[in-house]
Amino acid sequence: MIAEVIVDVLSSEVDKVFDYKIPSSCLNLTPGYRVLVPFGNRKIEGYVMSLKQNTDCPEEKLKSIISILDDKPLIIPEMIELIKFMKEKLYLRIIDGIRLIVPSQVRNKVNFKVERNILLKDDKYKDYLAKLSKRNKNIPLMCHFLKEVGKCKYNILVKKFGSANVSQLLKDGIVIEEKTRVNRLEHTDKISQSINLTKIQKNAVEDILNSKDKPIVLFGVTGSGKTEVYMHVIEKVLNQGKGALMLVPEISLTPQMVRLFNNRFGKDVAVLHSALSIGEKHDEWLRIFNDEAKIVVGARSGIFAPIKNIGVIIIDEEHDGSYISESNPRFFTHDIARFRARYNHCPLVLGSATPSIETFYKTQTKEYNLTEMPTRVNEKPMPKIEIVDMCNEFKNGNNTILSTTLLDKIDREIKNKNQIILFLNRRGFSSYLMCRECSYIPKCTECDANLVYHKDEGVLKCHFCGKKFKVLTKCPNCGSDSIKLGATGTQQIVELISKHFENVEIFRLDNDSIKNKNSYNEILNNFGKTKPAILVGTQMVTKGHDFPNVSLVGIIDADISLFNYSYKANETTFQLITQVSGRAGRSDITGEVVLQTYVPRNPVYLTSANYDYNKFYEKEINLRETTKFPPFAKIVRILLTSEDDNLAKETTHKLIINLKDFRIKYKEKFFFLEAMKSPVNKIKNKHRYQIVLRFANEVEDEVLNEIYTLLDKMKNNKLSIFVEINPSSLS
DNA sequence: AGCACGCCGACT
DNA sequence: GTCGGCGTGCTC
Repeated sequence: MIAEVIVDVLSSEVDKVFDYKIPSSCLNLTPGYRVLVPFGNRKIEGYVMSLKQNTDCPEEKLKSIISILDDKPLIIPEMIELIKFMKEKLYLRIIDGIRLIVPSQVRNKVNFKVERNILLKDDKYKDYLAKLSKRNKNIPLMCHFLKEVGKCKYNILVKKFGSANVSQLLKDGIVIEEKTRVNRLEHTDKISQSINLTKIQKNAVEDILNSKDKPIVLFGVTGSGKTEVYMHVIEKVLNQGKGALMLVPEISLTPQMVRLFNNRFGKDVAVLHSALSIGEKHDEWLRIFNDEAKIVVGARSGIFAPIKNIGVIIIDEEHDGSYISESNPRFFTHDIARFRARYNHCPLVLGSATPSIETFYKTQTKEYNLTEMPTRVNEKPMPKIEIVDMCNEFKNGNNTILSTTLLDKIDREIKNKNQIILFLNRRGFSSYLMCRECSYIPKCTECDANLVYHKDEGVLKCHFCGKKFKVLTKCPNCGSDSIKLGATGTQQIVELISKHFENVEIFRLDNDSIKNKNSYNEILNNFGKTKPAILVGTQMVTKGHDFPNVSLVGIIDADISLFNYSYKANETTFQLITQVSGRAGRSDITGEVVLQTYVPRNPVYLTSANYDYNKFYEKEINLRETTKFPPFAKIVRILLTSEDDNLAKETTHKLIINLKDFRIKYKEKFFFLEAMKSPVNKIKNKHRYQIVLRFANEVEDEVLNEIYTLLDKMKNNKLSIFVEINPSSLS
């Protein structure tokens, strides 16, 4: 027999199967096993993709597998199929697929944590104690203690009774040591029962369980009780002996969320997200791999969890941008989820209060099923959203970023001892500094980006590479000391607010205020405990938490995301407003939202202020259809980056000449082609050029294949090329 | 990606 | 003379 092996080398050159003879010591070999193979003059790891009888490889080149590295294949059959699918569809290298599926902690043999426990061997200790010198008090104490508690951790016992005594008892065979594997991540036992569902929720559960042939969109307003629906579905599936996979955006995967699932499903739950330590990830992955956990709650990459026999896959907050992997290898979680749902013949649930336009469109064309939950569980109305025209504020003499309406309401809610959330999608103190005399703006030396002023750290920071620079007091260009501040960020809001409301506690939640994953929770916990209090933050304040005392939400500059250069700008703005508004009025206090904008008549604001998703969808889908944007077209962005500016530029030129033929070949199915310097034309000293194409869905496979073959020829170790489909940003 | 082979410059 | 620079080519 011959094994087809993919070697664990991260290079396109060797990303193909190599044939190896299977020695008699490896006869039980099946696809998915990790093996050690001779490769050139070294020994490396590889993965068996398939077995076959014959090979075209000349006999003198053919070598034998050295050994099998694990007692079970690390890649389950489903994942081998998935890897093939990803290579084909997403143009991923096979080895990249393998590395997504077998996490590095497992490949690099992180060990299990072992706990040493000490327990009495039997009752012989009584005779032993009788013969013992009366001078030693600790040994009898230890024996009686162990008799009482059964067993005790080695470390604790040593601390209590001294290591010499513990060793003596071990040596004399009175106590024995027991080593047990412990999980680094603790899982509580199941403690809560499922609660009764409303009629609407019951319907949703039914619809989901009956939707095995198509993905189903669960369109439920915020507060409609989607999580409870998920948990019921998972319960049903579990009772059939199947597993469940539930994905949430990274930012919503808070301890609150984990606890909720832990309480309901106990040790059946495994958690996977980027904030886990290496050891924790290793343990959780193996618990799933060994069928000890049947439910996975995870962020994006949780979609690759090795659950067998999946009964349901849930993607919560389906519209969230974090489901698109931005770094290599790039994949879209929904694509992987659809593959796995098809393979397991199970429902795929796409849940959201604001489904992405592309997803909702598929419910209209019947490619997806749809189930709706249009009302909140507590029957409370959604918080009222008041649009404040900032142009009017300016005309009335207020040139600050906080409207009088918002300030008045903050004041009122502070007096009511309630909590307030202020959302501003811009971190730092001000977005740039500028010399008033000569309009010099400090820029990063490594990137094509303005430096952001961070007052609390006293530095200018580049938000693309993280590099820090000294703050300007004098313009290096003309010597003037008159420096103007750019657009306001979260830090400045905190400063402004604290001037207005001196005795109120203010918390800030953004990328800069969280030093580690714990501080994120700390800030939210402390905010939760304080009344009155104000929480100022970026995207992070919009999801994953539930504070009953929040009565007011202020959206300080809604226009930031609206004027983002992307065809998705409208929908992300709508989603953001709905999301953050849902933070107010979660209990019996009525919530209220103030939305500040310079374009109050914009349809996105008018529809979102009424929570009218359907109307927004109608407008947006018409716009997309007439302008030929997704879902009515595919956008492909090819990004070329290199430290060598000329190389990147010349390759872009070469590429565009080749691509121009598409216009002739595909005629009216080809809408748009443009090459340019990327809007941010340098990041970390790498020059960036991009080509953007737009074409009809029908020719997608053909066009992409041609693009990929073209790019293969231009690949170079000095030049990276990334392909992005329907990019959410062109920066 | 790694590693060997191979062909030219500046050293004890 | 040879030590070592990194260009090219191959890995079942």
